[in-house]
Amino acid sequence: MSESRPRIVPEATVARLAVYLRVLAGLADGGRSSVSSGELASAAGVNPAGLRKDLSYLGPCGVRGVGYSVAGLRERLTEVLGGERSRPCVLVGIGRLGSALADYAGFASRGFQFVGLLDSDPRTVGTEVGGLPVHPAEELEVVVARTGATIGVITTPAEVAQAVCDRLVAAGVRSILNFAPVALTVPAGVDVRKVDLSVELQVLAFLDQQRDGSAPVVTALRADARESVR
Amino acid sequence: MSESRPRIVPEATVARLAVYLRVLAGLADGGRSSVSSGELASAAGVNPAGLRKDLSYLGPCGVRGVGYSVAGLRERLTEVLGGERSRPCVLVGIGRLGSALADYAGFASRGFQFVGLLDSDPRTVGTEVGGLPVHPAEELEVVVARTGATIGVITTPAEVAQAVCDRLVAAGVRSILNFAPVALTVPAGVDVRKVDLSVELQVLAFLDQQRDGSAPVVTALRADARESVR
DNA sequence: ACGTGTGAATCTATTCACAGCC
DNA sequence: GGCTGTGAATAGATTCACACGT
Repeated sequence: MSESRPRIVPEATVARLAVYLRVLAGLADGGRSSVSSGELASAAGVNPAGLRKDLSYLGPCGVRGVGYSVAGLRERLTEVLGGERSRPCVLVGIGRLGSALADYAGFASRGFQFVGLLDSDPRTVGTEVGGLPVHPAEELEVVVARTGATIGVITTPAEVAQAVCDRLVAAGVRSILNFAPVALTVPAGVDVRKVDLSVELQVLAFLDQQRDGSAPVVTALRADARESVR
Repeated sequence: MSESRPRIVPEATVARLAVYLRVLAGLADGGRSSVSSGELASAAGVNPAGLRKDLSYLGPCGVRGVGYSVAGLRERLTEVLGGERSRPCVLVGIGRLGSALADYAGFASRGFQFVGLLDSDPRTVGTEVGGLPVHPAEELEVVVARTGATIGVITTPAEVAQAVCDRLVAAGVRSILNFAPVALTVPAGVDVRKVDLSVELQVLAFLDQQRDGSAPVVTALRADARESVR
């Protein structure tokens, strides 16, 4: 049961709402009861005006001349991001990166929850990571069916990523987060999001090189994934 | 010594150039000598016209009516992204995520190279990850000085990330990739890029929720980190 | 007076469509 | 004929500036 009028929230805003939620949790722990956009923005590493616009997509949730109620805003963001319940999520490929992600399930950030871990290495299968047992890769379909997972995370080697993806989709998963360095092909209606850690480093290396004096090519350096510099 | 005229390359383009480079490496291994923008684009998961525009920032590098030379384009991209040499890079926090990244150094994608690993856990110090020994955190300044690293990657817990960042900056690091879920404060002239894995999952969960029928808030679903759906 | 909420302006990025060359 | 290279058009995100409520 959500009340306020349904507006359109840009994807870039959704990502920042998750950050605001985390900052608010910290403020609440510190006993704070209200915040201004300026303070919240600086803690989140964004521009205050941008933060206010982000929040405005959820309808008015602050008090003019005063600021935002920490508890109230936190509740509103949780409602919007998490929905009523966390969405069940399976993770395929429990290597180092997969394990790191599984641990994130511990402080289960709102919105998702790992309900199944899968791996093809017999030495990993049967162990526990982040409080969950690792199942053999063959059981992928069974685990997805049993848990009703609609989200899948792929942290396998690149060679098997497409095959895993196909099986996830066939099993009913509709949203995929892909950490393998390949472009996945999926049928329409399935949403794939990609994170490429090595590319992040290469971009940073490129920008670093640019400033080192002898820059062969010049970049437009824009505030993209860049944080506040004060 | 780089020849062609220096243009301005948008950051979003730089990220994709790294992807093209990886795809080209695969094509070269497969014995291919030329590719069309359409084929390359589909393998990279982007729009063909966008790919051509990306490449156009480097000056003409294809042959009209024919396509791109795999070897030639690969060389050009390597030159632009990697500069002449890979940039030295230290990694602080050798937990699961840090180890996963250190392994990436193995197939050292062009542009960067890990030259120092640091951790504060005595059980981790002294071990080897990805072929490199892990040094105690106290030696951070020494390692940065000795290796001449200008890039630092932070994969520590959030609580210590700002302190590590301050030490990196003081030691001379000018570009930082931050995986800790906090907004880092740095002096002007230092570039911080942030990757927040938990936020990626929360965004995916939100989008997934949107399509599940009862959507409390509607999103503008745009082609951002989304891959090709064919 | 203070700080939110938001239209307008700006800047960036993506997509289209076609001219130009092989 | 086919495919690159690119200006023009479109869409998206960020920032500004100020009106509005308390």
